[in-house]
Amino acid sequence: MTKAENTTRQKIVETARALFHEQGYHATGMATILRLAGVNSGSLYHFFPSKEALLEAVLESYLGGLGPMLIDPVEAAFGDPVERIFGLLDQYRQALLMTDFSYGCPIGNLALEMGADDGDVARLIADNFAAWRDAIEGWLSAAFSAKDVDISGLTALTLAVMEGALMQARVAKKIEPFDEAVAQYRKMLGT
Amino acid sequence: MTKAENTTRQKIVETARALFHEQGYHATGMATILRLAGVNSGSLYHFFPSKEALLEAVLESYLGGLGPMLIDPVEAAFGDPVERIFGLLDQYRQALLMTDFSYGCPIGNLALEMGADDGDVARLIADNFAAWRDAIEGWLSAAFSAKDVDISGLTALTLAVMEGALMQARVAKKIEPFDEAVAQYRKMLGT
DNA sequence: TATTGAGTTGAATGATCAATCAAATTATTT
DNA sequence: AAATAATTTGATTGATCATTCAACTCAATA
Repeated sequence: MTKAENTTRQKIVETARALFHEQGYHATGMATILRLAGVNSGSLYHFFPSKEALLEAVLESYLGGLGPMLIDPVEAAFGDPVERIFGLLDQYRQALLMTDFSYGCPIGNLALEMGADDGDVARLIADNFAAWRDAIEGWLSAAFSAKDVDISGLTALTLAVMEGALMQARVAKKIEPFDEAVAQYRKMLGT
Repeated sequence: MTKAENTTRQKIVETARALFHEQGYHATGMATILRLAGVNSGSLYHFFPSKEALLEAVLESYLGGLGPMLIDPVEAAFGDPVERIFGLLDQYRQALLMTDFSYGCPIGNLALEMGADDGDVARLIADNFAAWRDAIEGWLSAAFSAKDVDISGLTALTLAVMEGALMQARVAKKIEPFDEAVAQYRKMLGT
């Protein structure tokens, strides 16, 4: 499935993904998506019945891109599972610095903005989180399965550090909270 | 300052606070605020020049309420500084369970939804986070200042666990990720 | 080449958005 | 009681919202 996608559809999803990430879902108007994608409204609604359906496509593209875009590169760069976790954290760190602290986790942003939601969107956000969980849990298992460690709990804590550290740095517009939280997390893993 | 506030103004701020929390800022229309507050638009705009100004008032009310509504009760209930932290976490836990996992941190929600923002709103969100930081840092200092601990880093990690654990439980619609993350955090504090 | 259907055009729709304002009312001060 | 100020009324505004649709183009197939 999802082989050699239509180019107009792709353009729409990628434009929407960028705008939803930068501005949020509600703050992004269809007119802006259409203008930046260089597409007419009829074309968009030929592929997507609604704005919400477009958001669902964006969330599916995040889900599909998680492996090839994030997990795989990190696994290629680092052999040690623990280093892989910090490699992922460093990706966030770089994104924060490069965007002057405007970068946020796309899934985390949508999760909190769409918190009220209860339909396909909520399910897709949960699916995305679950995929992240699985990747991190796999690494932690590889590193600590022999020892007496609660892998599931450590995974939850790891995700919490990622999202929470990112949020703090973004709000404070400085990298220190992120670095400090990660340093503490690293120390904890060491013991 | 802020002595014996006008009742109409209060009603508006409290209604807006509830709606912004439940639905988010952009998803909440002024018409809904007006209807639920039982107030006419002219009255609202007599007190607040814009929707954004109303959000600023809401954020100021969060800032003012942090001590009396959250910190003080927890400090009254628990003497031990570490227990106070877990008392605060338990407040979140109860809120999650009572709302069927729809409860989110009001400040965290707004922080991620308004991430693009760069004006007074962003400053007020940062002020709120700073106030939370100060409270937690005070407790951690009382507990660990003697020992060789990075209090600032531990504070950042604590906040990250709060926000990150809440986010995960909300998305997964189950308490386990929250409990697991907190359990790991507790174990870490013990060592 | 005729037919079919996927894709595109872009103006138009009604709903909802935040915000306005002159007039009326109520509260405060003189 | 008169004058002034603060607050409230609520219809109305223009902008923007997501969405629709009939007409059109173009590529694939028969």
